[in-house]
Amino acid sequence: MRQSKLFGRTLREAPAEAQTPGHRLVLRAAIAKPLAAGLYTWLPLGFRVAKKVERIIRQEQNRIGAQEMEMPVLTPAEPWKQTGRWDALEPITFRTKDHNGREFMVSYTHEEFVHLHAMQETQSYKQMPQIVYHFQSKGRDEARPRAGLLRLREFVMKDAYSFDVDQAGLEKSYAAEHEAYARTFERMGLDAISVESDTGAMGGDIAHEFQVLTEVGEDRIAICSNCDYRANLEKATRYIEGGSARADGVPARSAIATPGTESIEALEASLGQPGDAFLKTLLFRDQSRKVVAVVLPGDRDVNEAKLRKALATGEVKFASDADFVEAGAVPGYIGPIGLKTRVLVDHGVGARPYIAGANKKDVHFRDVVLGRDFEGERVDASDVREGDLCPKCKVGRLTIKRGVEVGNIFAYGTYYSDKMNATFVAEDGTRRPFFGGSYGIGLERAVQTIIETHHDDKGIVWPPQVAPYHAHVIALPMNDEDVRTKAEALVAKLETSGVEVLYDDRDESAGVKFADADLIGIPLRVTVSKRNLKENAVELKLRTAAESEMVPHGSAVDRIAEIVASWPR
RNA sequence: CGGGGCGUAGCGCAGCUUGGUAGCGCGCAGCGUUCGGGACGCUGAGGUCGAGAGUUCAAGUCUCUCCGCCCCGACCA
Repeated sequence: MRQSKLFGRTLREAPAEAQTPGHRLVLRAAIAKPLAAGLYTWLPLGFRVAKKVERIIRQEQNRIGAQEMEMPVLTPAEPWKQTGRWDALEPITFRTKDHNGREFMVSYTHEEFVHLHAMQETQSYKQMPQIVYHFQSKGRDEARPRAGLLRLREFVMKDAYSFDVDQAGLEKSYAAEHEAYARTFERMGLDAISVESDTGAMGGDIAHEFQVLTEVGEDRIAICSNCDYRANLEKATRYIEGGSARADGVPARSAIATPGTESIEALEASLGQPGDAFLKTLLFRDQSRKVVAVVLPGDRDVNEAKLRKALATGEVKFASDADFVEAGAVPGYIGPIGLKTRVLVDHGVGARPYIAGANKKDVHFRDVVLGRDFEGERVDASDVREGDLCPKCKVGRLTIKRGVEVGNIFAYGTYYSDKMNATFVAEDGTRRPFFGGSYGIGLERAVQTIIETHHDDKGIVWPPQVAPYHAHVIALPMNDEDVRTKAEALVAKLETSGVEVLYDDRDESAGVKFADADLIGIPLRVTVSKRNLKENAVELKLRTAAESEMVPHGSAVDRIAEIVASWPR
């Protein structure tokens, strides 16, 4: 490919909108360009990368026996309504109608439709297990697209779906996908770790996310310093030391005057006690508008994802003033004693005396003890934080890092087949629901994450397996007849021997060409110049290397082909 | 959705406070010189100043409304 004809120009300065290093490079190196918020066009260089990433994913899916197919982007409303997701997904999906008024959704995922197909194509237990997958555009009207290709409103997802006869079969398929994912990310140069994740509104038990740890990530991951425990903060728990504290012999609770102290911080200051000496009580409303109180240690924050799960609701909101009145609570002085609502008590609240609001203005109680002074359902509804004890090994400390979710796998079991009555004939002749799982990888996000984690201050440093080209041939200067002839002959020979070449045939200065080569980040730079040809040599330089290698002009093709062949594919 | 910031040439920005000929750098086109780390000279093209309404003799600049883009948070397989 002649660079003078390349559709896509490099930029010396990045557009102001680009904030993360990777986003700036996507724009500067002509990988992709925005059309609107969260809607990007792949330029030719980026498209080649996308196709290579896609190829790796495809090979690893095929390796575990998954079969590629393709379902439409536009999907009819009925199956969505059947599973309840037509309404649930309303805020974040694109919809349209045809000329007869029939409703469609730009697909968010394809569980509903792959189940419809499975019912038709897979009628007997003899045909299972099955895994099918496709690469297809997904539409999500994200409130906040960000960081270039990291969070888009339209993107290509590889989504795979497994169908098994029972839970044991599902777990096998799940394990196969888990291994395929580990290989897939490793092959594309992503250092992804598998973490436990929340299963969200879809229920189900087993779910993992593949996270790449980087500062640009949107998720927060708790990681044990000692064992292999890793979990998304939405799901992470902690080990709580118990037993030592005793509530026996605690004097009866007594009121203390606390005028004007309406926050834990204010109480800490005026009473000289640490945050965990207090109980924090928060009022929420769930989706069905029921008010619920959550009692936490004063130094902990509520974790909304866990709270939603505990309440089995899709949404929680902070309660209104009217809710406070109804609950018999006073803002700023709320406590668990005497509340006229359902009360949840976080598992971090121990068997010891606390200071808590008295539900009376300017008054708190001291020596409030769970089980004696108030009761509540025990739940885990608080955030973990740095330094908490690992729930698995109980000795390691948790650290929290940011991560990008490049893929996830999810065993949802019969969630969809139950709602859709999707069944097969089992060995005993009865009809049984499919046990399913879904497995997704976001293509654009994977590319963006590769760039975020593979660059230096000069530009992208592509892992060879996904680089847009293998070699970047630079002719210098372009107006030298001998240089041009030899460079073009070299390019032609390389291409015949299967090396993918970007040929910088532009009449630009050496500085511009080298700077662009560093920016675009093709793994091997090949310089054919007047200076080198005087020595009858060609210069080879790996993007990752500081030093270059001079090879005789006559053996350049073989040497380059040898280097390229040594790279992982 | 809450909070904040920004919209002036393809990109980066100044001009707005105090209304009066729309500018700079990069890039782009032509010619010439140069040719191993973002060269130089000359010439040139390129603007509904995000949109609409208003105030004014006069609006990039002041007022109002709307739109777009970015960041933090919330939300989101």
